[in-house]
Amino acid sequence: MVSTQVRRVSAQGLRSPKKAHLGSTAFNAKLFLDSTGLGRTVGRYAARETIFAQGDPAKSVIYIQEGGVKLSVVNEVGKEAVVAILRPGDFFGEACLAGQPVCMGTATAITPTTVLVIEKSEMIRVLHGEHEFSDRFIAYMLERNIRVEEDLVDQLFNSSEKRLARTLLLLARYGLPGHTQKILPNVSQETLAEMIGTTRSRVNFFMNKFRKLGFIDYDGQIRVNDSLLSVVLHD
Amino acid sequence: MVSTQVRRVSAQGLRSPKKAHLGSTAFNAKLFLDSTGLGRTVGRYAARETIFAQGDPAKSVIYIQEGGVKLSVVNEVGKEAVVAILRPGDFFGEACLAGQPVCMGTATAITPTTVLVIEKSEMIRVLHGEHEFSDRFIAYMLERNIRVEEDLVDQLFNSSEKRLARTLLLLARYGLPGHTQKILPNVSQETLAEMIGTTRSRVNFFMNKFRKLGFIDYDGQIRVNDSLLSVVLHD
DNA sequence: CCGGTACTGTGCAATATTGAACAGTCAGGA
DNA sequence: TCCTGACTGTTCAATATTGCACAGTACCGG
Repeated sequence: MVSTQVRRVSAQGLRSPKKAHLGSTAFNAKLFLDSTGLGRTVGRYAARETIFAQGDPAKSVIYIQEGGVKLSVVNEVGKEAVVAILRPGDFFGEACLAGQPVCMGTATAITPTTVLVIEKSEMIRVLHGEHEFSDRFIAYMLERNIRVEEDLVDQLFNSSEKRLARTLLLLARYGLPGHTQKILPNVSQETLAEMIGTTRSRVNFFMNKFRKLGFIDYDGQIRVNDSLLSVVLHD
Repeated sequence: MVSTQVRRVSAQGLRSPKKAHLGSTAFNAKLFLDSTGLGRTVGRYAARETIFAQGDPAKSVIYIQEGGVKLSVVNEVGKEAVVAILRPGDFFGEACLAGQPVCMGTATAITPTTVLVIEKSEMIRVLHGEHEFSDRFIAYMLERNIRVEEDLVDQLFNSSEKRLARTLLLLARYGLPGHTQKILPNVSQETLAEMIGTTRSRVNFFMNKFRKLGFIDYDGQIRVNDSLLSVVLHD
């Protein structure tokens, strides 16, 4: 009995997608948001372009239509921590809804990205007016929360080696199925280090180790083999 | 300009309470929840008693009326990580709303605790039927999310010494104002270690260091001096 | 072709952290 | 009163991690 619990936990964050009970998160929020109207604008960003910066006034929720976005926070000594990598269908900047006056982090496009910028007041209006949208948004927030809690637990428990393995697998999930899966090429070892809270040299060390063991392969693009799971699962 | 951003960030999680724009989280959810009806029951737990355990089927959202609750996750090797310490007015178990079939963690009362257990279906019904409740719940989830993200960033950036200082200050916020504030007495060094992801001996080491420096004082009850902030803020 | 801008690949000494052990305290229950 | 359980105080050697530094590569724009 204990062992089944254990198995469940050690695979945390690696479960297959499950259906949400307040509605699937894969719905198209665009339907509710992009009919022409006040308080909604489209933004386009090139790779590496900043969507908003830490300290900017927080006044809009942003919905990703296409591309990818990195959410990060910068330290007093310039060290960067990556809080999340987001993709189409994800929201960010939603903290302003809770009254957060300024952005606590920086959002950067990692590939060419199209977003919908929804002003706070408009977002609240839609949340109030559209039941279905409100449900989906709650479901989305709940899942984000679960994901961040898993990341936190991962940090509390695991060595940087395991954290790297888990992060790679998580990123690989976005790739197409197959035995060796593609992972977005725009993740540098530096960024990986910032995601798992260690140094680039450590990431480099483990990446080479994983490669030697045949768990991953890379040459600009990183390919993750399912066997990498053994690193996460092992004692 | 950079320096003001920096200051803001280094004090993350230590800001004063701010008013939420979807409504204050300090509202009394009880008003919406405890009128007699199906799907709602009251639960009472003694200190250290388990409210639900990791692996249990997840089918209710729980609202704390009185007391305090520790949310934790256990490792494959029995190591424990504390995800959150919750208090009256907080919800937990809400992940079931997103379709999570089993509890990913264990909820334990840390003091005698009274909770309202709301079945998932009932919770969804209230969320749908009561606009105000739905708003407040969204606001609550947004703030929980902000808090967990801050904890994650803290882990990514800071040494265990700083994390301990921050955690103590955060817990101290629950005490009454004054120059030396009380912190809930039921937090052992062991629990602190599980919250910041280190070992008890490390916590013990820093606690003694902080005491020698006059930042804290303890003898069963921990008293935190505002000067402890210098540990968190210092480069 | 050149310089600049990312990156990766290494190595290494200085530190920080772990894990485990053992003694001591304190409170409550039998 | 004695026991037990839940804590704190303190070591210490084995490891893991950090923070550099420097070389090498690949791509881009002028």
